Amino acid sequence: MRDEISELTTNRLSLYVRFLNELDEKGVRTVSSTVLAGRFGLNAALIRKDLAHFGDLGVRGVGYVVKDLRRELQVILGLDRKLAVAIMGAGNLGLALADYPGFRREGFRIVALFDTLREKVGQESRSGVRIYDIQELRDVAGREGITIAVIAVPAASAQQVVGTVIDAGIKAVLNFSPGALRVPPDVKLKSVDLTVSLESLSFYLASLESGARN
Amino acid sequence: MRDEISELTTNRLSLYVRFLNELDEKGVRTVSSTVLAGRFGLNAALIRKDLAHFGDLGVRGVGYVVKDLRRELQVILGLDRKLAVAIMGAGNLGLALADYPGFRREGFRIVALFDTLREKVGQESRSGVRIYDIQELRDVAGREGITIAVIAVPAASAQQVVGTVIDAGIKAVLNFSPGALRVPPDVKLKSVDLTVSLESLSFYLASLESGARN
DNA sequence: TTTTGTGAAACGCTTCACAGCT
DNA sequence: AGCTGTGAAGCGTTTCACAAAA
Repeated sequence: MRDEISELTTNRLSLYVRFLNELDEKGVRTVSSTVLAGRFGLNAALIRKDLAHFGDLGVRGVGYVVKDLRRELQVILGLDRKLAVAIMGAGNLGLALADYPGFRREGFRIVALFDTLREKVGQESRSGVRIYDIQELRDVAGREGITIAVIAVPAASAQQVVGTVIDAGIKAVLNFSPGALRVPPDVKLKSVDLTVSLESLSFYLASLESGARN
Repeated sequence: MRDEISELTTNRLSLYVRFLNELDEKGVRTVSSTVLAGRFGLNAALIRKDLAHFGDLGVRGVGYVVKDLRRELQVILGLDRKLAVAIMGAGNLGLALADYPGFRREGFRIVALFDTLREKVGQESRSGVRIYDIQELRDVAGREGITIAVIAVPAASAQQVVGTVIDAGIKAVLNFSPGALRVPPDVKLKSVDLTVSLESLSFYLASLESGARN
């Protein structure tokens, strides 16, 4: 088996794919690690290392063939199969994520929203994603082949909802609720903590001021 | 001036503050690095190092005094001043972020939304955040003391909107649009790339399968 | 000549282990 | 006795620098 790829690397691979899509649309044939590096403010050697994990994808003296590299990375990232995604929580955030055009554009299918509120169940998001009762998760997940769940419920119920998700056999979770969720080792959890992000900016502003004093 | 604090450290400080708030509400007086470490699945020495950047905040043999540490970290993170935040883009995501309860709870004031669409300008989000024309940013920012902008506009207009934000004198930007934004060195940009997050889960699922083959 | 792929060096973050307070 | 603060070791990531290939 291929050796372990770090999350830092896979995050960058996503960026490379997006740029390669652009280049391909423009009809660009090949691209060098230097050009990629310039685009993202990274070191060219880092990009070559990222790509070299997956074999000799480049051609010495030429660079990388855009179409080939793009295809290769799509397969590596699993973007060749249109994964089905469920969104847990049909509040403001859940509804916004369900209709977020970026997800569809990159090849994900948002197939369902789940909530507990009776008046929401049966409704649809603006773009037509249906809201189900959270009890139905297992059934809908099986029927639609859902493999990724997004957690967009209040912090207080997040851990319980994750439990339901795991019981439904889903192995990949993107969490937007604050605070640490516990998941078994075979489940991949990725958390986006909106408050932590804002507070990191707050820290920057605060240190501007205290830094200016000395 | 104090030496440079890494972003990894400041992100953890946010988590510590949240937990200290909980402890304080429960009337807990002191807390050790071991307890903090257990809560977040971190090493106790790491927590002591994080805190030691800011002076001798603990008491040997005792731990950290909850109230004092909480106050100290709030000042360090600039959470003692209720920063005013503008949200650029009154689409699904912008409106959801404007009403996101976590921001208010941690002491931020979402004071305005900005958009270019005539029919949106003058309206309000559900929780009553007013939508202004983006032309008005400079005025409103001055009046309300806005120091942080959140970018929730489509990728195509993101770079231009960031330009407007910078022209209005705002020095801290939280970006939700995909793709790299260029900002001058005195502006702090933090990006949350929703697609990259989902694709990192997709990669995990893809490697489960290819890993299972060997 | 150009540009990749890659050991070796450099760097940064985390963990270890223990001296030093209370 | 208990727990912090911290130098040193360990580890993972990035950058350097160059041999190898087209």
